[in-house]
Amino acid sequence: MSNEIKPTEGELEILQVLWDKGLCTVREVHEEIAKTKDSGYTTTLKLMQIMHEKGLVERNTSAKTHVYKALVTRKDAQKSALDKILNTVFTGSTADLVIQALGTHRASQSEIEAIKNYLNQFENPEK
Amino acid sequence: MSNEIKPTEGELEILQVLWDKGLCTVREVHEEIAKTKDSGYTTTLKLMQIMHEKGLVERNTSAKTHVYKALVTRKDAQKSALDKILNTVFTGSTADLVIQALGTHRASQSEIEAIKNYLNQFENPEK
DNA sequence: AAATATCTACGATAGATTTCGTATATGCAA
DNA sequence: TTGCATATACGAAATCTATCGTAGATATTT
Repeated sequence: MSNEIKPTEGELEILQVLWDKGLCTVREVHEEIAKTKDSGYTTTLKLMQIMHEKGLVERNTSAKTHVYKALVTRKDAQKSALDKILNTVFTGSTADLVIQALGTHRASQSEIEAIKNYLNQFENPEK
Repeated sequence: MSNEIKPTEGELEILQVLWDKGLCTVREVHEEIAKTKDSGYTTTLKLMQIMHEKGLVERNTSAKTHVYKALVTRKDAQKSALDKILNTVFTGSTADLVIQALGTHRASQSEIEAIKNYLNQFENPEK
C-alpha cells in the first residue's frame, strides 16, 4: 500500500489533457478545458502550479512559456480509482465490480471478446 | 441521466456502516468509524445531520436517541462511482476498466467463472 | 522605442467539507 | 430530587478546492 494518487476533480481534467496530448503549455491545456467549461486562464494556471507543488506534473521553465508534463500516468490514476471504489462501495469484490460495469455500460461485441480472451489466460493452464 | 449520487468522503464512510449494519444510532456509527480514524463524536453527529438534510439518510426521532437508515443504496453508489471513473480516467472504455480490475486485483477461479457465464449471455444470440 | 500581447506569480475570495465546542434537553442512578 | 451520563442542535473555526484580479516580467508588433 504505497502510493495514494488522489487528484481533485479539477486536477483530473488537466491530467486528461496532458495524457492525451503529452507535453503542453498552460494555454493549450486551458483551450482544451474551455471547450466544455468556462473558467479563466489564470484558474487553469493556478491549478497547474499547485499540481507542480504536489508533484503531479513536472515542467520545463527554460523558456518564458513553461511546458508541462504529467508525472502520474493514466494507469496509476486508474489503479488508484479502482482501489478506492473497490474498498468503499464494492466491499472488495472485484467480481461485483466487473459485473456491475458490464451490466450498466454495455460493452461492444469486440470488447466482450477481448475480455473473454483475457479471462481465458486463467483457464486451468495445466490440465 | 437522472440521479447524481455524490456523497463526500466522510459521508461515504458513514454510509458504509449503515449499509453493513442497517439501522444505526449515531453512537454506533461513530464507534465503528473511530476504529480506523479518530475524530469526535459530534463530528459524526454533524455529518449525519447534514446527510439527513441532503436526503441521503432518514431517521426515526421518536425516541431520544435517533435511529438512522441509509436512503441511498449501495448499488446506487456503485453505479455512480463506476460512471464517474469511467468518464474520467477510463475514457469511457468499459473493457479497459474490466481488464484493469481483473489484472490488479486477481479474482478467484469461481469469480472468473461467474464473469464468463455472465459474458456468455451476450454471445451472438441469433446465429 | 513605445505600445500591445502574453506569460508567470501571488494574494484574496467564495464555497464546500470536516471538525469541534458549547448550550440545552432528556433519561438514569444514588 | 439532585447530579451524572448521554443526546441533539447549532454556531464557528479550520481546511481544501476552485476561481479570479492584479502586478510584474518578457516577448512581439508597429
